[in-house]
Amino acid sequence: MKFDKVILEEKASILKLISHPVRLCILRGLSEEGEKNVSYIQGCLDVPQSTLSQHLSKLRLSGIVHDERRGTEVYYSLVDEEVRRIVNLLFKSEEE
Amino acid sequence: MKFDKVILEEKASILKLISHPVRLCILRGLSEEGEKNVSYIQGCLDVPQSTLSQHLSKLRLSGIVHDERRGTEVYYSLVDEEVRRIVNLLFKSEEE
DNA sequence: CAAGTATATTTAAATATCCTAATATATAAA
DNA sequence: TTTATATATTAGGATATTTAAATATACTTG
Repeated sequence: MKFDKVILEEKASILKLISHPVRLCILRGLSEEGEKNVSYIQGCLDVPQSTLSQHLSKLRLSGIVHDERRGTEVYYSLVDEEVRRIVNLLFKSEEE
Repeated sequence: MKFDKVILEEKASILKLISHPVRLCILRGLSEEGEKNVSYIQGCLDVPQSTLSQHLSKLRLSGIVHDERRGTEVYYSLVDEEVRRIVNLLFKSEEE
């Protein structure tokens, strides 16, 4: 295959994007409970606002999440279905 | 939860370990075709021997793969079932 | 044991990631 | 239009990851 390298790099870069505890926590929340605004997410996370915003920015720029402003708040939702499947695999129906 | 942070860190570190094109390629091969020795893997990969060995070492030290020496060769196999599921999710039954 | 093959480890440099503090922007309300 | 609230961006240093080259180890065979 000639495209194989590209595919491997794409898949790896998706995994890399989600392989951070804060981003994983964001994604798990969005997958389980649907869209949330930044303040709500921040309430669960105990990281500085700027740090959180940078993580959200990374997810947004890569197209994993979608953002929508409503007034002064910005709501995020998970739109990448492959990422959703990975996150669910990690956190749902595991040894309970 | 008090353990939640730890769990998030564990899951993130698993993802981090597999989020590299070379390691992903190794894992995909081991998942699809079972155990393989280093030379065989190297034949698929076009990376220097030392680089490959370092990636294998990372996977081995984290317990994702198991290694077994037979004579001068070392055979690797995928033993982490959660990782296997993620790899399969990424590469099997995707839009064909 | 000498030489060859297969694989692992060490080291150093290049690059990427992460975090914090400071600053900027957008909207709402007074 | 000033002030407050919510969120984003920039700049930087600290830390981690990746790679290649060189060297080391383990096993096999003559």
